[in-house]
Amino acid sequence: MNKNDLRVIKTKKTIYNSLLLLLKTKPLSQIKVTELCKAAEINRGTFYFHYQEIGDVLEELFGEIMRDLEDSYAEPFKKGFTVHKKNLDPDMIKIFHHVKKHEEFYKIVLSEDASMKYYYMFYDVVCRLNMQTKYELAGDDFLTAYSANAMIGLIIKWYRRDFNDSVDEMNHRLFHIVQHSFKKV
Amino acid sequence: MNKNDLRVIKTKKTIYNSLLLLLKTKPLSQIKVTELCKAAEINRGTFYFHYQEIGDVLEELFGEIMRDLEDSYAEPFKKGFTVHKKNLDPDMIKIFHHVKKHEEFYKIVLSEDASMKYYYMFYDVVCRLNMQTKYELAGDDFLTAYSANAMIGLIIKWYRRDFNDSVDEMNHRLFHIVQHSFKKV
DNA sequence: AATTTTATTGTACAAGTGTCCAACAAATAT
DNA sequence: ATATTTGTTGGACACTTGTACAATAAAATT
Repeated sequence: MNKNDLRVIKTKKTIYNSLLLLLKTKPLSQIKVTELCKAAEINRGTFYFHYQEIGDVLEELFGEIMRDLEDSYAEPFKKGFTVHKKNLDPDMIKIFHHVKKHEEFYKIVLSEDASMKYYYMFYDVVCRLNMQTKYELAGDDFLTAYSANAMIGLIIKWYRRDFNDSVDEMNHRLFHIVQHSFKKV
Repeated sequence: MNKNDLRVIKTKKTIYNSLLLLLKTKPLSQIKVTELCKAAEINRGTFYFHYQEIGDVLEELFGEIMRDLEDSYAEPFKKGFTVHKKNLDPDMIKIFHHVKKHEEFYKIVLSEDASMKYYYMFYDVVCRLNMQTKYELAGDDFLTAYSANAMIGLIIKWYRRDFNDSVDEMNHRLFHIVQHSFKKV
């Protein structure tokens, strides 16, 4: 299977689009392969030529999102977004921006009926970025896991409030928490 | 459906046993209803009379585990386990004990192909226990989410090392992390 | 002990799954 | 332009799914 073949590109594109459309109407677990193929106007055999199950399509799509997250850390911090409060960590702010930008995706991937697979994809990227960014984590796998998942804990809470909080509010919450944990010794 | 009916009790028991047996041979996602029913020697219709899908059985079982976790916090700390290092939080130690005790279960529930449903069950209990135990979290949902998920981050790391660390080691790691975060201001 | 209630069974059905293969069509390579 | 490669199609297959219903057996109730 050559992913540069025009036929493959076209087929995958229509699968992506159709899946995203279906996901607006029902949860991932309720979408049938037959249904997706009918929507995408492709043969069922073609689907199985590329994927094993519908989750694999989402995995591919979410992989793109993960790449976007890593890219956002590679770039210098966007000038458009100014950090109002001093001591706010611009590295942490990036992730809130990213999640808000892909809100619809995270609603799918963090839903109760999603697979842990996507959580681990996210978790692994956050771990890696944290490790690269914060020198004090270097080498300590457990400390990295601890702090990365703490961050995701905030995002889970955010998700459960349907992302009804601005990026700025999330930033300040994080700032408050970090301050808080330092204050009480 | 009367859960006290002897027939129901017996049926569910054999379903539990058969599922746990099958889970030793293959991941949850690969177990078919037909297969489980054949193993449990019950009619497929009987299964659907009690559950919608195989995941519901695991949810019921994991619910028991969650009750055990909550119970372990209700009890006074077991005398058999002595806290060697001073400043080690006995409340935190309880959770490591609990996870180690139900190691096989957590291996299933934290696996890549498991559903986020179980993660949230765990997350919710850890949040609640944290909130009840640590007065400084009271009221602050985000701080609770942050610290509960951080804890789970450690457990995920532990899981990924196949739980090849003693409860004591995990305790000391947590102690080290908390110290660490206080040190650098 | 007799009666009522209800969980379980067996069967049937439409629909979805996962796989296979020959025929086709649309891409790439010569 | 022609030849070759290969992704796509449609049909077929055994199997699983989810649901429905009447008959049965094993509980609970009186």
